[in-house]
Amino acid sequence: MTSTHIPETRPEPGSSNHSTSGEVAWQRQGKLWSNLKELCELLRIPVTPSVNEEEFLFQHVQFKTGQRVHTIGQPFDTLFIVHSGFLKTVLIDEFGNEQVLSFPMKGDLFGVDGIHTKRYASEAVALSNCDLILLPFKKFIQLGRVHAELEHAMYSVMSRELVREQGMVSMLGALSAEARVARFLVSLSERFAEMGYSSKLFNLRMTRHEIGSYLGLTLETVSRTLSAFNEFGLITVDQRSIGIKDLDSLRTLRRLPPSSARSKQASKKAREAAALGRSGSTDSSSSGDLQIAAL
Amino acid sequence: MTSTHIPETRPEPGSSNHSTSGEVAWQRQGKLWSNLKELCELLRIPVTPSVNEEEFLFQHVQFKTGQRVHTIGQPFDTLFIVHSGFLKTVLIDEFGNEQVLSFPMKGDLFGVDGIHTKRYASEAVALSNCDLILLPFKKFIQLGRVHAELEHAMYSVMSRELVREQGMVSMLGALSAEARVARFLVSLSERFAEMGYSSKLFNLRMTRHEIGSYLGLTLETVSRTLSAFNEFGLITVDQRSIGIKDLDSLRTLRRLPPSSARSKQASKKAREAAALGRSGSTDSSSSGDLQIAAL
DNA sequence: CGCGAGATTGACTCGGGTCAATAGTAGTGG
DNA sequence: CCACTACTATTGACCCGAGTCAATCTCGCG
Repeated sequence: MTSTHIPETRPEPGSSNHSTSGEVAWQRQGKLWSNLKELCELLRIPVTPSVNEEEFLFQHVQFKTGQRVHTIGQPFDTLFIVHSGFLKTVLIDEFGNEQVLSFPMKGDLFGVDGIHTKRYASEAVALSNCDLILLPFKKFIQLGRVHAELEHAMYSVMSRELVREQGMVSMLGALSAEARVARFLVSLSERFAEMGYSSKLFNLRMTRHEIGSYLGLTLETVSRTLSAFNEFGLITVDQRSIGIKDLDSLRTLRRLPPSSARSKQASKKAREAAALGRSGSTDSSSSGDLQIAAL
Repeated sequence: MTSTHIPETRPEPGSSNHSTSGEVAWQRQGKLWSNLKELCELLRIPVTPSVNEEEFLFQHVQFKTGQRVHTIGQPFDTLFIVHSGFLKTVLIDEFGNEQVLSFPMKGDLFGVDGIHTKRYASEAVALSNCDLILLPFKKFIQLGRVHAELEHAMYSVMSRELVREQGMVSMLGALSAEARVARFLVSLSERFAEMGYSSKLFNLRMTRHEIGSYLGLTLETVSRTLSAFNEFGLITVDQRSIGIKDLDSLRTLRRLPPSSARSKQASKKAREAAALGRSGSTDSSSSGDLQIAAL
């Protein structure tokens, strides 16, 4: 992949560069440097009191919508922390199909997958204008030797990421399409809340296709599922704008009752009633006490 | 049968220890120790020349088939490295269903998911008698401060694990049942080769149910797929015993990528070309090509 | 204002999950 | 040694969830 037609990769932050080609120059609306303390707060790890020193400053870099932060195979040397904006990280398979791995947003760290092979294993693309903090790996290692807590924090963040991916694996391996979309909405909602935005009404920064790729579904299924949630009053949808109406149901949802669309036969209509939520089913192997939504 | 030439994990030297599943008791009858060098070799990371010192010794612990190494929620304090034997790590969802996350074997590190929350996020169970090396996290941290390479190695191993999980996510999100099983067999084969065992004939250490859980499939589908591979001459199956007959085909076996992402023509062309990638290698004596994967 | 990317919906298909019956295997104890 | 039990694996029948194909519809943007 390594598309050659994409001119910009990492912009030169120090210079007020003018864009080549038709690109507009970097906007410097945001701050350019962060100290260690800000960095820790952003990562949601215990702040180290002793390191208020201004000696360590971390450079910011801005990316515009659609720009690549790094590509697959590119030599690894720095980690990135999202200060503002939204991105996606993707894997590209042998046929050029994208597989979305994550949607980094404020406070998230990415680029970690490059440590092992010294080359980034994934590609990061800005879904909106972004302000990122550069964390040169070498520099970070040195820092870790001075401030032990930092080192530990790094382990912690990587461990957190590992756990997150475990959750993804679990979700992809076990949940229905509806449950995946529901969880996705819930986690987005929580994320927005953490960032100080509304958890009840927000705009998706990604396309249906990207959501589907992330959740292991097709864009059509994502779209249909959102529409179904809308019909059931769980959410409101209008293109990219999502309104959360029933967070609890979304949280516990496993399967939706069949739509009133097809009245094939009344064989199993017992599911009319709230087949949402509900917990307590013991084990899937045990024969079916219910195939009602609850599972 | 044919358990013959498959190296068994070290037999327990006449221990009468009876394991009741569910307990987290480690027995230490064959107390062995490894030094740092052995440990690095095991983890497949560059050996640090300067640390031949015998000062740092790491304890071994034996677990018998079925025993739990750690459980979910248990306070975290040590990492584990597999010296011999086979295990599984599982997540347990809110309904008690198991989700297999990995099958650690020789040279693998696990327990890392406990770092972040200070409690293990998964459960590790021995699938055979195992010999594990304990790596107390505190001790490791201290070591890292003395030997910088170690610290870097740790980042590397964690990064490797992260990349592995990315691969899992990608697989679960995009590949067909057949492709998943095929990949699983290939990676097992490679793993056995690395460990010095036969890559062509080996015994599965896990049940169909566990394989299915790992791959996001049901045990029936796993069984059926193995039978299908057998019929096509790709492998031989007899219960737990697997013989690899056509590694190349297994490697390239795939099925339509669900997301017709990217260029429409590219994917269209892909499905024509890429079906079963039988490279005219050795043996393939069997008649014409089957069209398994064909789209 | 038209163009193209994204989103929505419908109709059809089928991969793989579910249920169920059967058989091979291992461990236990008489 | 065999009987008894529990677990694991294999197969078949059935069918539903979600992928595929395709026809609009909407919206933002040059």
